[in-house]
Amino acid sequence: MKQNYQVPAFLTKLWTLVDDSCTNELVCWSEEGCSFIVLDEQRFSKEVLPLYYKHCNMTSFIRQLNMYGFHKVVPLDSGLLKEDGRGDSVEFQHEHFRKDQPHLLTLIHRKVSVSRGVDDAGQISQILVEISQARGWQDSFDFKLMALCRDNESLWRELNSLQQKHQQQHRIICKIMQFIINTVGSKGMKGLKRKLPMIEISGETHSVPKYSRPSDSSVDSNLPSFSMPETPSPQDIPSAV
Amino acid sequence: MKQNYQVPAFLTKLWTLVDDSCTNELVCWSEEGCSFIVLDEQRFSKEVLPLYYKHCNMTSFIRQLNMYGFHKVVPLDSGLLKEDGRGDSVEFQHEHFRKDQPHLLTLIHRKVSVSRGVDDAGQISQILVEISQARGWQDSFDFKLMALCRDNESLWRELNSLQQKHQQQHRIICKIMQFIINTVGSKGMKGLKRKLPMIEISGETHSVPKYSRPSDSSVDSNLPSFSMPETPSPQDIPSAV
DNA sequence: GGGAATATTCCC
DNA sequence: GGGAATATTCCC
Repeated sequence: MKQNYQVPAFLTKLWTLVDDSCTNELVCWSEEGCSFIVLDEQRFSKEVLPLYYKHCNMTSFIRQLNMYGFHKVVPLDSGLLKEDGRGDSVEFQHEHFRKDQPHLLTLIHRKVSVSRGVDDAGQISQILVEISQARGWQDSFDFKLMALCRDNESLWRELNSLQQKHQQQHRIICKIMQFIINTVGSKGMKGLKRKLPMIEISGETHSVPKYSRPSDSSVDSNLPSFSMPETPSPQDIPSAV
Repeated sequence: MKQNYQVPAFLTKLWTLVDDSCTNELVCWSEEGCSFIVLDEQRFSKEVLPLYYKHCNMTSFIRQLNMYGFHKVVPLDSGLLKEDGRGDSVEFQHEHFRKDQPHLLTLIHRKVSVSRGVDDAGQISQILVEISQARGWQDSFDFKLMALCRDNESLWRELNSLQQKHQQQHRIICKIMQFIINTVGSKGMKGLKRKLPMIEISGETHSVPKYSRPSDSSVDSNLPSFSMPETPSPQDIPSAV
């Protein structure tokens, strides 16, 4: 038995068996035609089901109903014993399962197992895309970081070189001072002698730079503390007017 | 019909139907008992299959055989017309499907759809592992980057400080020069005057630092070019002994 | 021979 | 009511 459209066999068979007036005492439409009622589960499962499906189990039938989104209709007087002889009946309903409107069956869709199936493939491929993107960012990041490291490396070298030049210059200034004090001062320049002592001359205490780069301790931020000898301010030198 | 062990219904039914001597003219064991032969596909599918399964299609039967890892036995004289009346026969074999040894059935396992199910879980968990690793790398990266940034910051500060000290030193040297030339030179120190000209005196041309921090041009490695005024070496200065 | 959708069973 | 394994169908 084949179905014409995209409607699964279960649905067309269901509509057919509910609509079949020959089995109305076992299964039928509700009064409004918006649901169907199985009047006698026992006889229905043994006599009707095997005519349409490959089994005669009410549970398997209900499993399929749930797979297609049908719901059991809970009567208002549930829990009470019925007196109309329909105590064994169950009613099922689906928005698009209607008497006289079999074309609505195309709107009923079987549930796909949510955790697997089509959904997974999409999710996984999306995750893979995102991971690959992240790896790209990481790489460009790596590149920038390495560039920054090289930059820093050069900066430290320049700073070190400058530092040494500064030390040297300081020593020279000290020697000049010494020279002026010793040579010029001894020739009788009293005024100059008074003004120079505040210039620090002990340049040799700085011959070993207090600052040297930490021996490549990766990228820690233990910065060496500079303590450059203070050079006298220009005001300490006699104006050369 | 229930199976006792963990053996799927398909396998126990298969072994039973092959072993059943009542249907030997339609299906039977091979001579060695290591495979089974369907002698008449047409009659087998219509008469035997529905006795055990919910269908009478040879293709569905073969689909299940494949799902359990059975393989068609290709006879050596395949392609030739048979004369023993077995032209319609097919033979299937599985390592653990043997006559007189139904206990081996427990070793036969149904294939799980490779692209889904168990496999997916593995892929997903591997992806999660990779993501977690990446996050770890990123974190250590972040840490290093921040350290480097602090390091760099300090470098700039030190460099700036050194620069200022250098400027100041330079101004002092200029003043000393001026002082020597104006004061000492006018008092007749000819010898000194001859040795000093190589020292640059135009200190004011350096009042605006040639070097200044590039305005946060991210992380490029365009290092600023230092051009400090060269200071004369100590040998150029008369010893102050 | 096997992928994938639907169907049936089993189990929580 | 629904997850998951197995079974059946459909299709390549």
